[in-house]
Amino acid sequence: MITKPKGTYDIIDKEATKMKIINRAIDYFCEFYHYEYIRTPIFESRDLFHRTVGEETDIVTKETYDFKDRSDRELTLRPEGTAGVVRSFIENKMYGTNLPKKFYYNGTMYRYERPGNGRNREFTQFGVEILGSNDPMIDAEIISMPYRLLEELGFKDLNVKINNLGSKSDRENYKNALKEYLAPHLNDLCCDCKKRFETNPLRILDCKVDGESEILKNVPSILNYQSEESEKRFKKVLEYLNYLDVDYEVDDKIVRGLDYYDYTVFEIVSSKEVLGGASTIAAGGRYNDLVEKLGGPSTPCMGFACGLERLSLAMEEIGNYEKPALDAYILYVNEEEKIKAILLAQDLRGSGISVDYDTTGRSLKSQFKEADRNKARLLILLNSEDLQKGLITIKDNLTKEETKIDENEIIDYMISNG
RNA sequence: GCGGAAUUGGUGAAGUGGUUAACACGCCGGAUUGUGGCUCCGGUAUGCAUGGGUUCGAUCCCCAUAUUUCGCCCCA
Repeated sequence: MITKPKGTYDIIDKEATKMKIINRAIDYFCEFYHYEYIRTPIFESRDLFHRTVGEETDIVTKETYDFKDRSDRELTLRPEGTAGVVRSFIENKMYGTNLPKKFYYNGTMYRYERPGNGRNREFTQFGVEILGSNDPMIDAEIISMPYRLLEELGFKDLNVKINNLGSKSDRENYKNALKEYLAPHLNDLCCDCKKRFETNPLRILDCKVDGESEILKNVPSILNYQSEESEKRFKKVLEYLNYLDVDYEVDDKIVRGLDYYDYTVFEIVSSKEVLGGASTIAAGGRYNDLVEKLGGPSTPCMGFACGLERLSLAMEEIGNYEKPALDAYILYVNEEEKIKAILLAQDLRGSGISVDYDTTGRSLKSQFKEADRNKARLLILLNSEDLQKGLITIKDNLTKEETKIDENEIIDYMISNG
């Protein structure tokens, strides 16, 4: 038997229903927030991700799906959504249009990592990118939007953690201060942190091993190394979040894994038990230097991404997601009735009425059962004798009342009783 | 990438080194010869993840592989 590749999964049954609900909520929300839908390629040139996500990051060094096509082009399956949107922004010269551009995407991402609960190699992210505005209001909106969307989907235990990474030079100042502080304690840190000390000292902040140690508890805060301008900006973001009634918590240990972030970064976490170690449902931040780094004009941007599988997983505890009910189920026994059934079904479906019928030769009794399983509101009973007279029996599956009506009036009847 | 655990029909699962692999749900059929959802009766895994090995004999023991899962790492 051929099985699915490791880390992939099929979206079926209840899962499919939930995904449909989630996707509809996303489209609905984004429409009202006035975000444009954008779809970029699932694979891009390898360089794009290496330059955007960061040459030193784990995502790029050990998690990308890299391959060569038949013409030896170096390609990579996208591990995240921002790079493609930024590339498209520059390539299509959208910086020449009315800014800001507000985009949302929703698609599969690929990371070669150890699969587990809420972690897959092929997974789905929905995200928003706003390109061309440095207004702190954008930061607040990028945080409040997923927050409200998640609330709408039933989450009541959300926690927003927010931090300010500041400008490049702010971060350089902080990095130096951090290294200065950590240097005498270097031997007390875990192996990974010793490596990070040189490669990416900021990441030491959210290390799980050393996180609880005294050394890290007294570490200097990045918030104390911000320029006046950066600090002012961050205060403004928080102020707007207050107005928007978003429940947040400033956490100076939040550092994101992608290199392109600066200024505001945030994570939205849920404490749902089913999530286990995958409690971060949405996360994002500002990336004011990325467009320029990729060859476009300097353009301040902000975005977030939200993992749909994790969202779906957490929704398990929130509500009951059943297949939508069927408007009508047609029951028939012989060939003459069957032909009538398929014609009738076609007409009703064309009139916006959801209809189904048996195609496995089930007994009449089983057809009744099948109708119940599908939660059909109306049963259409085809009977050769009645058909000769142009009549069709309709039975209300709730009241059990039966009505015989003229077959020409059935669509009107269904519409007025549906 | 490292360490632990798991893997029995459509589903939830019992079980044992030795003839026909419990039970429940579901599904199909019948009682009810074209009006059901209750009840009763019957059917429903030639197979216990895959490949090797040990054995007279393995679903059960051993090894490998795959997948899932938990923790680490990382992240959505």
